[in-house]
Amino acid sequence: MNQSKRYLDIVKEIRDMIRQEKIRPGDRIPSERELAEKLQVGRSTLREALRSLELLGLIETRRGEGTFLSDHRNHKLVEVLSTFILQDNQSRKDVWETRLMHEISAIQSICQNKALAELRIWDSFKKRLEGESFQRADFVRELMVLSGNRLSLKIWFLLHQYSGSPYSHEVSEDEKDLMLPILDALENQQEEKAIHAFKSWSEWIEKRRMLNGDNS
Amino acid sequence: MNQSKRYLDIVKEIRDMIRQEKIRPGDRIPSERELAEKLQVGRSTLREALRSLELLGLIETRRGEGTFLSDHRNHKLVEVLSTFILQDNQSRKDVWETRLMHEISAIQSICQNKALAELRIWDSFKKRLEGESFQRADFVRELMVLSGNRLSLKIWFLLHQYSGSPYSHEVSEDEKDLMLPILDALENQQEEKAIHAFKSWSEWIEKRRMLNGDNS
DNA sequence: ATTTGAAAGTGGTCTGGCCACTCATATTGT
DNA sequence: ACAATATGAGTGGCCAGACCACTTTCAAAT
Repeated sequence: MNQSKRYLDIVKEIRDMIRQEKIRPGDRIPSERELAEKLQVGRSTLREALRSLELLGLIETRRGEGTFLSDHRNHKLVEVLSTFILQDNQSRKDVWETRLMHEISAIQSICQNKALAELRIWDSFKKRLEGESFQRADFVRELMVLSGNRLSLKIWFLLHQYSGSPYSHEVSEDEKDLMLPILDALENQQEEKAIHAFKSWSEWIEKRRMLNGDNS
Repeated sequence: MNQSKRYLDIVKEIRDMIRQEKIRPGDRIPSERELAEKLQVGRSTLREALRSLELLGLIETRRGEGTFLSDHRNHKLVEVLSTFILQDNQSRKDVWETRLMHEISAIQSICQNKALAELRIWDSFKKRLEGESFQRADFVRELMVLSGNRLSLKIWFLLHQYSGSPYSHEVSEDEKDLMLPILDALENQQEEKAIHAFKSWSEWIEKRRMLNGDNS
């Protein structure tokens, strides 16, 4: 009945064991030799299960130290899948649009978060904008973080990396004029305005990129 | 330099080999013993790589026959990951929100596509809604396709699979009342209305899922 | 008290073997 | 001649045991 695929059973057993013994992310799980003994399987078979879990990012192994349950809040979902998703020559446009989608969604989320509005964090952004070292990517990433959706943040980060990085440069003076309205709108929780300003900024960047040269 | 993690290299090499030799889904790939010989690694190490790929649903092994490149529609990945990860409520919420984000973005895109509006495809949707076999997931998937962003479609598909599948059931009669407004709004390119109706529908589904039992 | 180094424990890899299964082929029985 | 059967080669599934490289620990030497 349960013919073959022993390593799949092992995956399950390991999962159950982790639950029962209340192993928390970061904790060590028993050594390969112990597990093999406990589950009555050969070490190589056990390793097949472990390597699979590792590729999924569920566990983490360090030679000489042991095997650890990784923090699945940082699920590797995206990394693993991105190799499949992004492998074919997906049009640049899709990546750009999708990234923008995540960014705008983050802005919406931020505007609707009342607790966030009371923190008055936007002033500090404005100050940093005045200062010298302020990268576009940093600004947007912080927005993504503020949105509170970690999965969206991860996807965004990948798309950001993938799409070259027209984002990773210092902001120019012209650009600051485009960014200030975004901060103003965010400060006052004006969702529509913030999105509009953000789109303007994004399109401005995209246009400039097209002019400068399309480094793939 | 590239210390340890040999099996990861193997994963890569296998993937490259598959590309170069133009192996198509369903085709057989060389036997474990052949591959081990070719890549100059032990068979057990090679197997660790293969099992990982299998758990990802990229290959399929049949004892006595061989190893085959799989139709990567069957991501076991999703089941495994979800059993490990979805216990975390924050993750659950993130997945749900992100999925909804992609869906709404697709609706926006559809509403803004004038060429699409002239095709009068929505009547056929309504007819199918009257018919017997109409699954929620099919409906949403077609929306994603219509949006034209293939990357977003792929991400959506994964999130959809990942989030269990409260979506993969027949629509009830009650539900049709919630869906019709969506179709009406889409037909008339009423973006705001369509989004609002879609959100109502989605929240209805989510509520019902919470009531029925939160199968982890 | 500090440094050193040996031992124990860990994951990483390989070898070689046996088993269970599939399939094509050869053999056998009719 | 045909059909049923047996055989053998090839495959994945699994295991035991052996090294290696690395980390940690702790006792011994300084």
